[in-house]
Amino acid sequence: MKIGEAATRSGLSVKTIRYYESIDLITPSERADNGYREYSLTQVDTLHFLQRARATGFSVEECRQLLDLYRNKGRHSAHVKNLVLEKVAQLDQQLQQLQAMRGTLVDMADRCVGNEGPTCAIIDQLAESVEERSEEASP
Amino acid sequence: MKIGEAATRSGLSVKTIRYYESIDLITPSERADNGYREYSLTQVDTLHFLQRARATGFSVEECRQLLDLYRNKGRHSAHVKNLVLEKVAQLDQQLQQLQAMRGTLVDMADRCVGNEGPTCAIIDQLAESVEERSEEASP
DNA sequence: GTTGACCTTCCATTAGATGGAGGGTTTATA
DNA sequence: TATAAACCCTCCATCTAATGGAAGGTCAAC
Repeated sequence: MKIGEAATRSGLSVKTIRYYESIDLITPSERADNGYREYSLTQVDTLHFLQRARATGFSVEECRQLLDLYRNKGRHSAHVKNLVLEKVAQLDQQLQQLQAMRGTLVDMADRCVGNEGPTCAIIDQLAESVEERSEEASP
Repeated sequence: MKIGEAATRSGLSVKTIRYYESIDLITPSERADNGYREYSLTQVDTLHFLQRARATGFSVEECRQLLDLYRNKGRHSAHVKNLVLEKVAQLDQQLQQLQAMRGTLVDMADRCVGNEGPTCAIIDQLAESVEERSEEASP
């Protein structure tokens, strides 16, 4: 099948498939006489694998590793599990940060009257003079 | 003061300050005779404002808006509050996605024996319907 | 025989910086 | 006074993960 159908089937965009080829994430596909890329069902499976892995939060470089493991029958499942658990730890950190951020914003909004006047606790909070920090970190 | 001190005081890096200038996020600073940038305390306050806003999760474009409001004494606090509440909604979405992702990964890890064998529920789950293709890319 | 839907390559752009090359200036110290 | 370290400058490249568009080739239908 041609790249358009491969895209539809895998859930990736045409552009993305070509991009993955350009960064050697996937092996270059066969070409028809007219220069069009040709994809087998197996290759579409690989594309779909990538789509799922990316959607699950793996970076392209992590996908490269997963793909190696995926193709490597001598893999150790412990290795794969490790990758996943590392990713979970990463996510936990990211979640914590986002939650802290959310807390800050909600506090800000709570303290802002939100009317037509210019007085705004949010601006004040973001502005917070440098003066008060100058004792900690002065030259 | 020179850019290095402004960086230390604002919490931004020297590179970042120059970058913010290059994208017209901040007005170009005064220059000394030798071409060095010179910063006033007020400018450092603005830099610090930016540092906090970025750290709070606002994009550079959002910072540009906040900065306009920050400098605009005729602002309506409702406008500012709106920006913040939009940001909270965005974060909520992002949090949901990350939590879903985390759930998927934890499920995967739970189902993987994680030993020295190649059988791996994670790979299977990502692959879904894949077979063969192992010879092609491996050396 | 010409639309329109595909396909191709190549180049530019996005966000938000960071790193480094290749140079000039200032300051502390030997 | 010489020089080395620590600054500063500009300009260019790189990162991630694509996406957009230009300019052009191909194919099937009407």
